[in-house]
Amino acid sequence: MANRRSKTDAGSEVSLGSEMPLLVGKHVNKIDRKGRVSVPKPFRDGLLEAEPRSSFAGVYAFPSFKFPALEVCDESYMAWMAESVDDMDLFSDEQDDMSSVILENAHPLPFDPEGRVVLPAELLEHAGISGEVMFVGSGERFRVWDPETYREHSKKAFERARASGATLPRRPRDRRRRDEGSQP
Amino acid sequence: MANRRSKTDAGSEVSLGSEMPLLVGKHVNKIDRKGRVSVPKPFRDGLLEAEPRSSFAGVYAFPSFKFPALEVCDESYMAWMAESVDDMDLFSDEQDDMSSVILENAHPLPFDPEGRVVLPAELLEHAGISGEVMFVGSGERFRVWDPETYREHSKKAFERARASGATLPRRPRDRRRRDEGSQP
DNA sequence: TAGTAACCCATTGACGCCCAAATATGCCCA
DNA sequence: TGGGCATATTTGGGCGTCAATGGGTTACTA
Repeated sequence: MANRRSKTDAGSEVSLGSEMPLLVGKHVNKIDRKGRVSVPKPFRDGLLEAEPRSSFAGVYAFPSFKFPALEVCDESYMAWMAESVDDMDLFSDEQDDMSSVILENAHPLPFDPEGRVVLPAELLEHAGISGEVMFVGSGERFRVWDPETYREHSKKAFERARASGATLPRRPRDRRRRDEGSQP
Repeated sequence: MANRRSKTDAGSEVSLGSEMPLLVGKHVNKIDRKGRVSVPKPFRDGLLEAEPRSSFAGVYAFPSFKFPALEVCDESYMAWMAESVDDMDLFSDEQDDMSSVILENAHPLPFDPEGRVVLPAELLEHAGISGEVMFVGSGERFRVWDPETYREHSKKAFERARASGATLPRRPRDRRRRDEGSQP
C-alpha cells in the first residue's frame, strides 16, 4: 500500500534503569499469508523481560472500547486487570460488564519462534486491519492500529491538543514508577 | 461472597508462573450426535492444572441466575461456593436461595478421554443451546452460552461500557499474584 | 434387551516449529 | 562523511503434531 518502510521512526523501548521497560514509538509490519505479524523486537523484549519467569511466551490483546484499535499487554498486566475485576462485587452488573469488555474479549497471542503472533479475525475486524499493522507504544503496553486509521486519529488528537492548549499535569519528578514502591 | 482467588486467564489459559491459571477469550465448539462437546484445551488445562491432586477429572456446571448461560468451574471453586453458602445465616431465605440456585442445580461433568463433556438437557434448555456452544473465559472459571445469545449480550455490555465511559478501579499494582505475598 | 455411558480409534484441519531468503540497522574504515 | 560489510529482524513456506470431531464397540443399568 502506502509507503513501505516508515517503520523505526522512533526509539521503541527505553530501559528506565530499573526493570520496567518503556514502550515508545511506532512500527509498521506486514501480515503474511498465514495471518502472522512480527511483534516489533523492542516491544517483544520489553514485555517478556518484565516477567521472565512467566510460563506464557506471548501477549494478550483485546479491543479498545474507545478506539478502533487493539490494546496489547503482557500476562501480568492482564492478570492485574482480572484481579481488579475480581475486586468488584461478584455477580454485580458492573463486574459483568467489565468482565465482558476486557476478559471475554481478550485473546492470548502466543509468540511463534520468530516472535510473530496471529491476530484473530474478530480483532482484525474491530481495528479495520488488513495487510499492514501499526504498533504504537504506550508505556508498559502498546496499541495496534490500521496504519491509515491511526494517521487520521493522530492528526485529530494533535489538532485537539493544540486547540485546547492541553497541558500535562506533572507529578513530583523523583517519584519511582508505580509498581516499584510499596513492596517490602 | 468475596473473591477468593487471584489467578487470571486469557483467550485460553495461562499459567501465571505460580499456580492460578487465567481463563480468557472465547471458543465455539460443536455438540455431536451423542451430545458431546469438547471443552477448549486451554480451559481444560487451566482447571485441571489448578488442582492436580483432585480426584475428579471434570468440571461442575450450574445455570446462571442472571443470564441464559451456564457457569462452569472446577471442583475447588465449587467447594468454595458451598462453603460460602454455609457461611450465610443458617436457614435464612438467602441461604436457601443460594443453595437451591447453585448447589442443587450443579452438575458434575466428567471429561471423556478426549476432554469432552455431555451437557444435561436441563442445562441446555436453560441456556437455549443446540448445535453449537460458546465457551467464554472469566478468570478462573468460564461460562457457556448459545453463540447467538452471547453476541447480543456482549454487544450490549460493550455499548454500556463505552457509553458510561466505564473505568476499571484498579487495585494497587503489585506484580505479585494476590495470594502470594501478604500471607505468612 | 433396549438404552445409556465410558473408552478406543481413525480422520481432518488448524496451529506451532524449523529452516531459509530477503531486508534493515549499526558499525568500521577509508 | 559515504560506502560496504556483518548482524539482527522481518518474511515466506513446508511439515509435523495436536486438538476437535465422528463413529464403532463394549460394559452397565434398568
